[in-house]
Amino acid sequence: MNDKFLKPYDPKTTEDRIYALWEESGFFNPDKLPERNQKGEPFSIVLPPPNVTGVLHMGSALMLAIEDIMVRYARMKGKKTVWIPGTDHAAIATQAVVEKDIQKKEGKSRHDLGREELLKRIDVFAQQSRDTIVKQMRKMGCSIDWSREAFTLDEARNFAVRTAFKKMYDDGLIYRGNRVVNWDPKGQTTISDDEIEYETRKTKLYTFKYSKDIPISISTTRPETKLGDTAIAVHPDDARYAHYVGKEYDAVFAGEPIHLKVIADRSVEPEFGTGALGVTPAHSSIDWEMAQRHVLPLKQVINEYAKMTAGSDAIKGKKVAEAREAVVAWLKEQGLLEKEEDIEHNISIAQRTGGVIEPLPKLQWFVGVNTEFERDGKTTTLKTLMKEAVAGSSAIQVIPERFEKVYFHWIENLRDWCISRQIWYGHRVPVWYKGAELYCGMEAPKGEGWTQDEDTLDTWFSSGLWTFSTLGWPDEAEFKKNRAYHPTTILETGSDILFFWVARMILMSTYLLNEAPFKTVYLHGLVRDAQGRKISKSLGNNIDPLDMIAKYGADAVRMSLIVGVGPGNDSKVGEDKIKAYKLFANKVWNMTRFILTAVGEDVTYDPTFTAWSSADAVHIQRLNELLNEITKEMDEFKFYLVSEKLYAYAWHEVADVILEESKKILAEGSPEEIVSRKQFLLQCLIRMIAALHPFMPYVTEEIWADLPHSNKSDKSLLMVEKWPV
RNA sequence: GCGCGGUUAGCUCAGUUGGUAGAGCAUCCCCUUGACGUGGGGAGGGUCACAGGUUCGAAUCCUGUAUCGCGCACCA
Repeated sequence: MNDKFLKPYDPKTTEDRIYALWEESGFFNPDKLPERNQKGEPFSIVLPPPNVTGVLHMGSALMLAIEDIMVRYARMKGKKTVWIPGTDHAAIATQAVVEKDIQKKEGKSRHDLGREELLKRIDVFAQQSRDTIVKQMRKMGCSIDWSREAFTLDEARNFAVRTAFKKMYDDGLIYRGNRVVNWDPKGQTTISDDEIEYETRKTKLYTFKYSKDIPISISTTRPETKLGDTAIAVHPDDARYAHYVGKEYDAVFAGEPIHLKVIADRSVEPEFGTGALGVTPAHSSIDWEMAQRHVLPLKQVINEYAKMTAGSDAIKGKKVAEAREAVVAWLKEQGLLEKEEDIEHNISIAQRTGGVIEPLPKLQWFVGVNTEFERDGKTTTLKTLMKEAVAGSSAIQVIPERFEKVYFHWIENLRDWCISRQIWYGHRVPVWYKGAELYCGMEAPKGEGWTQDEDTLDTWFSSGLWTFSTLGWPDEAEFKKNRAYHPTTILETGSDILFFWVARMILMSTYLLNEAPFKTVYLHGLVRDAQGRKISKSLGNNIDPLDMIAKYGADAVRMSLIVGVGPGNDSKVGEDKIKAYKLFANKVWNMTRFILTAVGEDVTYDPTFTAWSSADAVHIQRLNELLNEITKEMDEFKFYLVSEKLYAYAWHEVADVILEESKKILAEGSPEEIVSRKQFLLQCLIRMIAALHPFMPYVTEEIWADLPHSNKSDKSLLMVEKWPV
């Protein structure tokens, strides 16, 4: 027996060495896998590219653990397995981080630096961040094919983005339109509907008349926007106001001349407030839609800095919050204010910057999700394609299934996707202008005087292409080589990015490739702290996976994240739990020591042994049953059950019962019983270690090196051994 | 408002197709220092949120209620 077993298992001196062995073997790369896998069916998975803004947190550790389990299991099952890594440029998030840093350290804004210099700085940051993330993923033991690493903003992915954009533009699915969009005054950019978070706050609902001459009272939480009103809307069946419909009024409201037309619209709720509302087409998307229906003029009174551009001197140039007070003061002074009530109200916040969203009319690029087009001889829309990909029998399977409902619900409410951003870091919109001319193409058009659109694309536009842009698309030769890997076998990611990413991948893939991006989606939940609180900077309750790995080993961290944590469910992790699995790794280590010692060097392992004693016949049957059971559960992605069962089997059946019983048999049993027991102990250990490998790759690989197994050779690694069914 | 999920031992959670309630941690007792930077054996502790229903039988299926969390919508 190797002397290493005389000491307790030490992940620190083991893990990096083992990882190096794996990498040297080349087995992370599907093309370098053994013969058996070359002939196996393909298994492919893309890594949800971590944002280059950050470092690894427990959530990413969970993701990596689940995915590595899937990948290692597939490899052991003999599949031609590839796991493709990469990072996400995370446009707004990254630019915001770097800008903030430069502002803090140098007191300079992005405009002081200029586009080119800022991009250079971000690239440096992104590269460093990428290196950190990659290092962390190695520490976790990820068996990922580094030779295929991609970046959502590299050359190849930019080519994919331009190709996708142009095709969608040519097909009329991407259009430029002037609409009220979500403007983030803090980030100085538009954002999509999904990048908004809502916060309930107490606010005041004011009821007032625009002037003494206008008979209808309206209610609003934002009096300052009323300077931009161009209509008063009432419900068509509301008898109180029927006789006003069609009438027009002029007034000077807080120093601003306004012209209002009374319209009837079914979207007005007669029960709310006075049953009449002021229509502000420029600063509310609902009102914008109403204005479209009634052909109302649009009047912008708030600018990109959330400051007023109209009104009296007390108002013009002021921030909206101050302007609100000024308008209310004016209303009181004029005796127009009728009521002031406290209400709870949702305000829209930009997810990345925390800025309060200001709806503004802007000329932006959109993906038309309801735009009809021809596909396979039928008229369809992107929305329909997205729906069909998950409905239907041959469709994408979502685990847990309940998220399908959430997905469909989201699609029902989906509006056109605003994809242009007024930031510099990202894929530039591949459109050029010359006067009134517009050109969309892969490269700048020939001739003088063309300038490229200043905007960049939503980061999710490029991540939407991820399953196939990482496989070479749209380069035909390159993509052909990898064609067997798409649709990818499975997508594993956090349930929180179902809409952002999963849905967008389905959109892009079904549209551009006419096939689903993956066959199965496995969603994991949020990792919380030991008390069940969300991990957040302000709480300071972040547990750094790297610290935990240093202390307890990657195997322990992986197990602690996996055991008992079903798909889609939030989980709690604390140091105690991690520690418990470090003890388990050591337990397995010691069981190995005991078995190897008890069996002795002179016994040859015989995998075909069948002359079991009556006691061992029971044990071997149980082992077979267990392995069959967990294999089925592995195929059903029930890793939380398998890990728990293996833990319980190893510790409480093998160690507590079988090993204790063996002491007596080996000392006092008949020769037949002793031979049988020794063969059983070896077989049990070998198969148990193999089954544990996807979960605890390091300790099992380290033990494997000293086990008597069938194809013993220097290159024999557990990671490519057969799954022990 | 609509939808989704949770509610099981002090804590964290399992409970696969309905068949006498489980694990880990914690607590208490006993044993163990020749596999185990300890380990083993045992004990206490739950009207499975509540109320109905289906069934020979319900933690499990159905209906409703409460409560917590989340998503979406509304947000004048």
